Amino acid sequence: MGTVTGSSAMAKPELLVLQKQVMTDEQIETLQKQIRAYSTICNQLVEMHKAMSQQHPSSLPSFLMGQHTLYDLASGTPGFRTSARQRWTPSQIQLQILERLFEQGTATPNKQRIKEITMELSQHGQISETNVYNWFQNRKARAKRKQSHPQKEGESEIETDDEFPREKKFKPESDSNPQNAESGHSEATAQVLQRNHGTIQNRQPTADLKQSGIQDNDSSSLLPPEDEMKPHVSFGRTMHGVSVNPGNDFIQSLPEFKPTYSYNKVDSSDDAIPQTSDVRRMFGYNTVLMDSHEHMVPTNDMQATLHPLHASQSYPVLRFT
Amino acid sequence: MGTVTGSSAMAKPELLVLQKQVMTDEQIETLQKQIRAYSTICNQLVEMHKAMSQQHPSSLPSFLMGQHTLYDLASGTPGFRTSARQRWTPSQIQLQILERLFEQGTATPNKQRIKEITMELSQHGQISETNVYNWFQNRKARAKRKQSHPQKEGESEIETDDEFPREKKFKPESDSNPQNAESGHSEATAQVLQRNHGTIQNRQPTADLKQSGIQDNDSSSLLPPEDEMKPHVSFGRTMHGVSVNPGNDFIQSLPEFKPTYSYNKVDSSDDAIPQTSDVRRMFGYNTVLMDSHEHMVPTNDMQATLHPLHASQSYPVLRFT
DNA sequence: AGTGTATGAATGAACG
DNA sequence: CGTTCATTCATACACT
Repeated sequence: MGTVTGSSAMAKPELLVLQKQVMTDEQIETLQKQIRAYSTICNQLVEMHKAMSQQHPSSLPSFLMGQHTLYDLASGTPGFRTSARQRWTPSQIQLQILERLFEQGTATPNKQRIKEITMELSQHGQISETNVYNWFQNRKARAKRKQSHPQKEGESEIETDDEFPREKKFKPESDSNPQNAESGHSEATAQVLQRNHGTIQNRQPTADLKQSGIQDNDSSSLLPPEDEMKPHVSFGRTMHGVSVNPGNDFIQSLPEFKPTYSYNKVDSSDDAIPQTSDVRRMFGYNTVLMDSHEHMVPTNDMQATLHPLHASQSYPVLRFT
Repeated sequence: MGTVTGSSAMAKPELLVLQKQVMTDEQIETLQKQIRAYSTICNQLVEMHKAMSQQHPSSLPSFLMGQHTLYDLASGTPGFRTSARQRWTPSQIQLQILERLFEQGTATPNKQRIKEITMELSQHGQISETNVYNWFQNRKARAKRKQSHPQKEGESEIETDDEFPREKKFKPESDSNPQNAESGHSEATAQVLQRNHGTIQNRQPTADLKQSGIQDNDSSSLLPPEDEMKPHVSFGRTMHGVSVNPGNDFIQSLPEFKPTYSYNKVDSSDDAIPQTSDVRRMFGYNTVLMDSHEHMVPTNDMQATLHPLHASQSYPVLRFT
């Protein structure tokens, strides 16, 4: 169906307020959808956020690590836990063999050797070359550290035989320096919100949000506290008309997104925002931006736009449901 | 959220439910506010999230993270300094940018290029040229090694054989060729699909993306941390009919996808595949799976399905262009 | 159920 | 450049 009927032609919220202030079923439904979409996005962001604050920002793969909870977004599907990655655990036999090899001096096997070892060990359980590689790497590193740092434990030597002593290692204890934000940006809002950061750690941010009035889907009360929300965002939003493809029921249209400047570095050549944008992060997954030609704004694998957006343009945000 | 017509905060439902579905100005305004509020919340969450990912995970006034550079002010405070030496940790944004550059073919940037990149990245956090240099070196080296070793780990088999060895059920795979010494895995199909590592070096991804089919999903260089650890499932791909939304011109329909079981860990309760699936990896970005209700299969931030798929169902694959 | 620890894996930096 | 080291992350498990 027509996708977004007329990009900007949609014009203001007036659409909602036709001359007679009447809303048709369709329009109401559209609005509901839109709200629902937002609700979902909020939830998703929350999940994402939760996941992020629970582990290190640096480890991206973490995505489905958070584990916690059953996602329950729109899909009412009772959450199965999304099983996250499991790590390889050597079997006793494998361990013994590895230890023996290590003792024998096979400190750092070369590629070929690793292949052989892997081959051998695969007979005793699932294993990969990488596992073997890592094992030796770790084994060596830890043996070394242990020796140099003989904590109270009078660790004598490395192994003595096929026995692998439970080595005691103490963790230097990382200094978890809290924030020291230094958000090199101009986002004021971020700062404010960040205060929660510390406490969110082991909490259900969801709850917080819910208090704000955000309920998901079925919730019957849908009015979040409007007034206390003050947008400090650097990205200007424009709430244009709703314009949903009437015929397509798995695409929802969200307000348009109009990027505006706020970064320090201005590439005077044009009005392009110097950085690319992470669509997913901004609007949730399953969303895409469209350009003036009604084409999807190309994004990379991480859903970051491949090219900077232009401040002078508006980008309809679509969401697939 | 039925709501609008429901007994929500909305004043009198009756008003809305008149046979003509009329909304008063107030109501409309209320709705708009609500939407706006959601929008704001989303934005704030986004900002918050963004800010978080920017901080250095492990702390320390990041300003002296710049690595062995001029920032030796540290020496200014002799006694202390302990071992505060920290290694650079790219922020999410930086990482994305780096990955993108890498993808685009910037394999080994020359000095000048590194300077530029560093400049650019410095907007998103502390960084030095050395960091950039190292990053590319490592990235390349690892990408290379990766392709050489078929690291297909993933199984953890606890299989401690000290006790009654928990019979590990190596369920014979469905249809792949049963003989696979090295790749004792079944996800053959998935492998094939992602095994496209084309090393797209030196290209204009811009154009590519728009035209490319699924195959632009290289496996070796994307998804930073997303190395292996495949799901324990095998994916059989079936070419069913195509169907779906003829009217929409920015959605392409691809063959259906039918997940099938592989081995171990079967939650007997149903036919759900125990693990979630990474849609992006399987079919490329900008693709989604639909369920039997024509709804998008929900995925998380990394586009991994939130819930296990069901072996008994087929999932139409859609792609946005 | 939390809490600590051993250890597999990831990755920045350095070495030859 | 290919390897190796060092450090950190995240998780499986044991303990209590």
